[in-house]
Order: sequence, then structure tokens, then C-alpha cells
Amino acid sequence: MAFHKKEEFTQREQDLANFARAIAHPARIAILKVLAQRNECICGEIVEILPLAQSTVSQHLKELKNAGLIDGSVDGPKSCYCINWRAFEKFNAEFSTLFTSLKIKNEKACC
Amino acid sequence: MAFHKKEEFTQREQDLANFARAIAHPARIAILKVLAQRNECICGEIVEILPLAQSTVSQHLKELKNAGLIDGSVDGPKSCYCINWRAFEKFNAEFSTLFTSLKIKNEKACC
DNA sequence: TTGCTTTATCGTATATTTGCGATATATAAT
DNA sequence: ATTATATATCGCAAATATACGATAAAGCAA
Repeated sequence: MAFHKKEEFTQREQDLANFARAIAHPARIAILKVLAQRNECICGEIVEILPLAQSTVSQHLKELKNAGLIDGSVDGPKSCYCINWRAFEKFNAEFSTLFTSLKIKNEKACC
Repeated sequence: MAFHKKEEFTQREQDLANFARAIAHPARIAILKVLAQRNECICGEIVEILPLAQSTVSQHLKELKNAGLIDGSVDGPKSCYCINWRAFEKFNAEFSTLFTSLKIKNEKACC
């Protein structure tokens, strides 16, 4: 027993990992690209652009929303999604502070 | 049939997704943190630090290496891993150019 | 050679992800 | 009320990921 011991790691590590998992699929990156380029609320068009079934796209949107990467408001038969830029900033900052500070000090590869 | 249609997306989207998948696990982030802090070649110590079995850590190291995030040289009974900073820079650049340029133009949330 | 240490790989069990069709839900139009 | 449209959710099948113990491989020490 005892599988997936993700809870053994720090919250920070888990948060970053969750963020990464959210963008760890080309379909979700493609969705984010569409949302970023339009920078407005859309949904139906995404289904037409992606080579995936409507239900699958909806599921990816749900995951992106759960991860906080996009905001969405359901409005009856129409939904409205758009990028949560603040979340991306937060991720970028988190990601940078983890590694970049040390990178500057030591550029050389040791392997 | 036809599951996992990742090949339907652009190479760029797949590359970015692969990178994200490599860091989409707290154990791998923890490994990268150790390597970044020391900035030298190690392996055995990683197993002692992480709450995972030796074989599991080895597998995570393999995935990180496959993704190009770390370099490693096997030296008989001892292996040597260290961070590939260049790969991180590439990812950061790729990630930024995808979204940041538009973010500046339009900060407002529309949802 | 024989054993010791260190890391990689194999086999396997379990968990999670991905994808789709079918169906539900919710509004607008007729 | 009925129909049409748009999106979400459910249920299932297939693929991947995660983890571990056992074992292999490769050098070092005696």
C-alpha cells in the first residue's frame, strides 16, 4: 500500500507541481493560447479549433479552472472563459525564485 | 479507438507540455531544488533526502534527464547529476513568449 | 575471485489521466 | 410547451504515471 506519496512534500512543491500538471498537456496549452490571443471570453470556438470532442474540451477547461489558470462564468447555455493573468505571474515568480537566483551565481555545467 | 491524440497538436505545444510534465511532480521539483542548491553532481544524497525508495528516485532522475532538465554521467557505481540551466532558460523563454506579450497589452480580467 | 557499494532496470500493482459517447442542464427561440 | 443550441457531467475504456521490491550491472576492496 501507500501509493502516490505526494503529501510527503512541501506545500510549495505541491503547488508548483499542480500548476505544472495543469499545463502539462498540449490541448490545455492550445486552449490557453486561444484565450490569450483573443483576451476575451469564449468557449464554443475552442471546441471547433481543437481536434477533440466537446466533452473532452469541457473537461480540460474544468481542469484549467480548478488550477486557477482561467476564470469562467457559466451563463445558462453559454459559458465564458478567460485567462487569469495573475495566476501566471504567481507561477512565473515561484518558478523563478526556485532556480534563477542560483543560476546567476554559477553558470557552468558540472557534468 | 484513438486515444491520447497528443500528436494532433503543434510541436511547440508538445515540447512545452513535455517540459511541464517533467516538473509536474513534487518529487522531481524537490530533486531539482537539491541539485540547484548544491549546483554540483550528486545522486546518493538525493535518495536519503527524499521520502521515496531508491528505485523510485532513480526513475524520477531518468525522467528529468529524458526531458533534458538535468545532465548526468554514469561513472560505474556512481552517477553524477546536475541541472541543465540552459533548458530552464529555454522553457522560461518559451513560456513567456506564449503569454506575456499579450498580458502587458491587456491587464483587465473580463470574467 | 568474492564480496561490498551504488545506481539502473525489470516486473508488477495501483492510481491517475485522457478521451469519447450519452445524457443532463439551462437558456433562448418558435 | 416544444424545439434548438450550448455546455457540463456521467460512465466507461484505454493509456500513462507512480511506487516498490527484486534483481542486474558495474566498479572497488579484500
